[in-house]
Amino acid sequence: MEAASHEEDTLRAGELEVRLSDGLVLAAGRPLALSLRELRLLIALLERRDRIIPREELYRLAWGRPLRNGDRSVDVYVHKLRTKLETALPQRRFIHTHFGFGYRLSPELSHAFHNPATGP
Amino acid sequence: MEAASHEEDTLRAGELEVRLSDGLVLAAGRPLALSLRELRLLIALLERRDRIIPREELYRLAWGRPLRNGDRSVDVYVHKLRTKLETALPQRRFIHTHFGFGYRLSPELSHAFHNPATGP
DNA sequence: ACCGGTTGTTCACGTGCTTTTTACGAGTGC
DNA sequence: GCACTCGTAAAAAGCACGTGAACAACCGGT
Repeated sequence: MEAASHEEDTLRAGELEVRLSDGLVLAAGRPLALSLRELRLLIALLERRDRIIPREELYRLAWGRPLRNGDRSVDVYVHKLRTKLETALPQRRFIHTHFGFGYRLSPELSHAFHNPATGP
Repeated sequence: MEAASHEEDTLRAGELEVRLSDGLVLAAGRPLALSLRELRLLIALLERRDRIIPREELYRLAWGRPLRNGDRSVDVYVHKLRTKLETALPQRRFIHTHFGFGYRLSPELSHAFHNPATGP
């Protein structure tokens, strides 16, 4: 039951993969360059995937201190993460906003890929 | 024998599911985006499912203050909830009107899916 | 120590969503 | 028919979120 190499400390979602031991992030097999804050935020989201996480909790987990009133850092870094994830894996939407509640990470398919010919 | 994760703080009705812990709403497994008021109204209805709830009580539960005379907010938000629920789960009718008394939530099957050819 | 590039923080503005309120028409029961 | 209740759309105001950019702090290499 220990045949796997480093599977135990690896978080996955869709074709996204994060090795906690060395902090390596793979998107469909390719390395994805993230900054420290981006990585810690992504890990916080992955460890609670499919659940809504309030900003206060995300900030505590990724920054290690309580969120101050009016601080928008989480929004800014969610945006940075989204940009990189969308560039690396355009077919997925990972981070979902729950208005008034917080964010949720789930590897859902982008409902793009509509037929653009018969637009409105 | 209590291996389940967070089943205890989850309200269900038909294929509808509300996790009280994080406020996530699932309709047939898919996340359903609700606003804060919509969620609190839905929870109030679910906690008294199959019973008729007067507007005054629904307002107190979802808004946290007494209903003022002439306020139609409950009706407006019941309509918003109905719209979203019907979009997500067309085969069910959840919120039922009891004229002069209030609303009741029960996951009944829509007797739609009639043959539309022989309409009245 | 200097320089260039990267990262983290904060601010500002626009946009869209939420909530409240009003209005009017349709439905219901007497 | 009449009075009341409910469904629904929409205007108006407020607020949360998305986003770009400026600035400072940090870091490695020379």
